[in-house]
Amino acid sequence: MVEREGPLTRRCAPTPKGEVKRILWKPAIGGSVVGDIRLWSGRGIREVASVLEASEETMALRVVGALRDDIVTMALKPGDVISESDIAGRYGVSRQPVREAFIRLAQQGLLLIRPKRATVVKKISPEGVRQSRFIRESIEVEIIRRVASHPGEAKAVLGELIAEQEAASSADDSRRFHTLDELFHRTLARLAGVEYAWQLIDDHKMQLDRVRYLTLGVSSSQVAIGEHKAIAAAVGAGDVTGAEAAMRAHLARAELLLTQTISDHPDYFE
Amino acid sequence: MVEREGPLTRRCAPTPKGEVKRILWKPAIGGSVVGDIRLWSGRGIREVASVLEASEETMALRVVGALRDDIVTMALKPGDVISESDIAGRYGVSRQPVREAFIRLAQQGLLLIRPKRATVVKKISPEGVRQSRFIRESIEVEIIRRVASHPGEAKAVLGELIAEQEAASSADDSRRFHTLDELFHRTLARLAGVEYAWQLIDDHKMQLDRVRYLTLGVSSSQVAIGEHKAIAAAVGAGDVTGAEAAMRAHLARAELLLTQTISDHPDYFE
DNA sequence: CGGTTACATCTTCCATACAAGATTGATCAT
DNA sequence: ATGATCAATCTTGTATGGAAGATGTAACCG
Repeated sequence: MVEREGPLTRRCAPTPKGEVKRILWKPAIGGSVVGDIRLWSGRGIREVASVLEASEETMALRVVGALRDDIVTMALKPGDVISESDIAGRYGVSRQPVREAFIRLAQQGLLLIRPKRATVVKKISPEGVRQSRFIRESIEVEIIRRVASHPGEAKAVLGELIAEQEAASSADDSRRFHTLDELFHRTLARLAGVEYAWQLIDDHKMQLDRVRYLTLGVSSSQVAIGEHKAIAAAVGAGDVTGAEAAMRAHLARAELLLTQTISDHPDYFE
Repeated sequence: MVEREGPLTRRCAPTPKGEVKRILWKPAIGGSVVGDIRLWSGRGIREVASVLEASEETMALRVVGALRDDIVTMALKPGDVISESDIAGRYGVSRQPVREAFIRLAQQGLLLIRPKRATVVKKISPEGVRQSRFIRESIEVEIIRRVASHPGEAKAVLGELIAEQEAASSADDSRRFHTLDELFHRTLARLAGVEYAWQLIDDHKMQLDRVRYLTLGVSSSQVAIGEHKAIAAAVGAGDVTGAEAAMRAHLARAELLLTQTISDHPDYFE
């Protein structure tokens, strides 16, 4: 969903002040300490790794990106209490852009704003995760039907991705495996001609990503690769019902991971 | 997606100031002129019917509700230019809550914020509508499968809704018919146990609602009722594949309405 | 007459000050 | 000891002023 767009005019050359401003901003937002680790007192003392990158975006959007990364990667844990002043001081900006970032993240289901009280990182709702997965499963099944009906280049493309996944699995690079896994499903959406729809459900997918981050290294990537192979094989053979069944089986395994994750980290769930 | 929650404490009795504040606010936000029509100069002079209702919500959320109604009902038309100052003066609040409302509506795809330039009511994207419908179709097909597999009370409940729809159609009450149509699909979601998932896709549904509002009175409600009857019959008979086919046919008819609407109102689409 | 520049005037963005509800903890009365 | 009350101090919500970019218009120069 395109929410903002860039300048339209090309009449005026970029003002020379632009550079000056960027230089002024850099120290203010910590551009010189990228990768550094700062202490930050919330309700307790905790380490947070991410900092804002200097860019042309507005401050508010930069804060959104930084906080979302921290939340999805569990640097900010479900239940953590934050405040506009905390984050504002943390990034050297005023409360205003931070407040707008909170609003955006609350709409995406990552924060819970308790008016006049506080803002907390939302705990993960098992029911919400299941229903988000229901949405995803519904769409992916529909996608796999379309692709299996008209395989085209699908077989070659998917085979290539699976090979890369096997390489990542052998190298024990779970982060890269995660990225490739996501790319596998996104590619299916593109092959079905509904990549835009995939972006529409990105918000809900973040909930699933938080769970998946907790299971990094736990999930047996070999099993996932085998399931991907089954899907690709059925798609290549034009076997619609077979592809659908394989996809459902692939997604069903996530339920097991969820229940296991809940028992491992009960504090992170409602 | 629950974004906010109410107070938790019950230790302190409600402050008596609460009532005073509500009374003070009423005239400021036009509670005494509900239903009235005011002139409002945007880029031209135009009539806008909705006003803010006095309630316990924050100003920002009230502005969100009022603007969303205006947009979905086409009181604010796609392409209309608005500004924080306009709306702020319109509702007698400062720019701050209006700005926050803009951010929320932009995330829901109803507004397009062009930084430092202006904010416009987003034009309807035909491709976005089609992909939103793809999402909806995927989920509804999955829902209808579940319900048809375990009909239970479905037959009686759906039959009741169809009867009400016939009454509304006879009375030529297209608004009520629209409401009942939505209730029909929402009820199916409830019967499948995924009502929460239905709420998750509400944001995308608003795009479809804008199109549907343009077709009010155009759509032949008799046809829709017949399709609903076919769906309910297949569900009652436990005919999974039949119910799925009937649902697909029901949703496919919307494509015809969309193309017709685009040719009727080309200015409202990208 | 064509093309550039400067300026007035929009817009959104950010900073700051203040308002008001909510929480906590101390104080005081019983 | 127990319970109510109040005040200090958190929080988010709102108002307002100003900064910076974008746009349109008029003046200016070739």
